[in-house]
Amino acid sequence: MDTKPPAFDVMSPECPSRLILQRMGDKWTPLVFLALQSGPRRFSQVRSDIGGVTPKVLTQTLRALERDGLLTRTIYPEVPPRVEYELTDVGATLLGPFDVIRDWAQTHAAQILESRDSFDGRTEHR
Amino acid sequence: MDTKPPAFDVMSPECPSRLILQRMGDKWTPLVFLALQSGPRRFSQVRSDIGGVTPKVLTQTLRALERDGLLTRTIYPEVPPRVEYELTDVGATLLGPFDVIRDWAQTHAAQILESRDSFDGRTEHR
DNA sequence: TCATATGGTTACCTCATGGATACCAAGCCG
DNA sequence: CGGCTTGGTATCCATGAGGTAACCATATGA
Repeated sequence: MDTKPPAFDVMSPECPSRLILQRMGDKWTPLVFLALQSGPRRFSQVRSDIGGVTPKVLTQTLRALERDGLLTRTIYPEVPPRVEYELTDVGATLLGPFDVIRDWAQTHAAQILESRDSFDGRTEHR
Repeated sequence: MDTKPPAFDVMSPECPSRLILQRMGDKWTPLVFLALQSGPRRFSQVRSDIGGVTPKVLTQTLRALERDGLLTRTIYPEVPPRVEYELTDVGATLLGPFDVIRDWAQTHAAQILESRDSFDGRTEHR
């Protein structure tokens, strides 16, 4: 059995949608996508775009996204070296889902924050 | 359109969209939503729907979602006690974004898995 | 009296992850 | 020679997420 197309078992930890969700939910992934959405950027550009990310963690994030084919890493063998990261076509299609989340958040953020305050108030004197 | 609400600073760790993404990317949140999408369920029902989740972690997940106003927790003071969880209206609106992710995953899962295999092959002999 | 059922809580442990810091390689240039 | 650049690694450590197992409160009913 080589391919078992759709019909995901969403209850399984193997389900691709879980994989995607966890990628998107990663602390730095959305910021990398944001930094790259307008075109290729160099490592240190992305790093300063984002701010607060250590090189190790940024490398980890970029490698994971490269591995999944969501961005490309191009080394220009110059001196000093230049490395550019760029969203692939597949990676770019994830910008849509990101927008959906952003829209949802924009619409409901106030309710959620209010709910948190209210909940904390209620649970203090339990 | 007429209102330009907060205009989120997406680069900030405080940005609500980050908060939402991390909720959705949580290991058990999607499964809880799936379990509750057709109506209220009891604690032990959700637990066995999901499978593999320990009561502690399920409680943590449910509390976090309750705190954010995405679901309600109703205690029926019977003996033995009965507790039902149900998506709120706000919570139900998140099913849409979840579908978007699921659709994206369904469309691109094969490419991603293939990219992973290929990448692993290439990096083995570095 | 004691088991049973529900819906948890609590203490404890482990291991992966994130982060801070320091360091490196290559080559040009002064 | 030695310093400058970029794009990372190497190393260590603290944190915390998540899991295991034990326990609890309550009332019913055998």
